[in-house]
Amino acid sequence: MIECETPQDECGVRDALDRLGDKWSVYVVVELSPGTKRFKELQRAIPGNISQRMLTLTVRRLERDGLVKRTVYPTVPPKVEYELTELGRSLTHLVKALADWSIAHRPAIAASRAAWDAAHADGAHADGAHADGA
Amino acid sequence: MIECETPQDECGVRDALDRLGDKWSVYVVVELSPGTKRFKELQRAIPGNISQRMLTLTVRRLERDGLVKRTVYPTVPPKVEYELTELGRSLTHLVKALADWSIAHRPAIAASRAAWDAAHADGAHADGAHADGA
DNA sequence: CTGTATCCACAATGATACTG
DNA sequence: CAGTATCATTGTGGATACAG
Repeated sequence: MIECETPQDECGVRDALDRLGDKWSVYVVVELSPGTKRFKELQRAIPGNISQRMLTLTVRRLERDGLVKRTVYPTVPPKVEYELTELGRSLTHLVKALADWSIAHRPAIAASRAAWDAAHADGAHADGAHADGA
Repeated sequence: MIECETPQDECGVRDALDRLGDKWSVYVVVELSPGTKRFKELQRAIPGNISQRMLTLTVRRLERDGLVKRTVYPTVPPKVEYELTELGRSLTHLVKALADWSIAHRPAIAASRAAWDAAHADGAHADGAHADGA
């Protein structure tokens, strides 16, 4: 059961979601969980072709929040390494739980979607009515 | 440590995030976790003044995914009740874990942000985070 | 009361070019 | 290689009017 002592303050759930709800933050955490990676490595590792701009923004935000540590080697050419902090690693646990849930229930969700789409096919005015790809 | 067997397929984390990453889905799950609620009740219960449009869209998506059950009473005036399904309740645990993490580490994150902002306010960066320049 | 359809504002993302 | 700046595009959310 979820308790909200301060509904006006959005009870803390929003906090975590805002931090992970963007398109790439989770992937950065995931790809950094095995260990340190350089900027370019991170970019290549993340699925979906993240742009330099978005990787920079995402990684900066995570650094600001203390989830990621950024180490600059003032060499030529430049070399920057990223790694999870303690805080970041504590999140990894949670992200994994989320992934596990998603994987475990994906079939059920796919079935539900298919059923919903079938039941609403006659009206045909709902939003994204597409079959899943799982 | 998070394993991704199919990096190209976005390894399942994206799935869960896409489902909860929008602005309101989590709140619907939270407010429904104590029990059944009507449309208007849900709208009033959710912090942040969700519009009819967004509540409808959010609730429809959750229904399609099988997280929420929608019951229509063909009366006048209409009455529609929403409740979590088994699947939805299984998510509740996860959402709570997320909230707990957020609450537990909020001070640390706030401190990190303050430090980051201070270090980047004037353009100067007295970061001790660097290695040798070899 | 519940829900749909339109129009509009803004934030997030992506593509590209340029700099150190 | 790493990062910034700019511009175009998209998606998401909000306000409102209308319908069952």
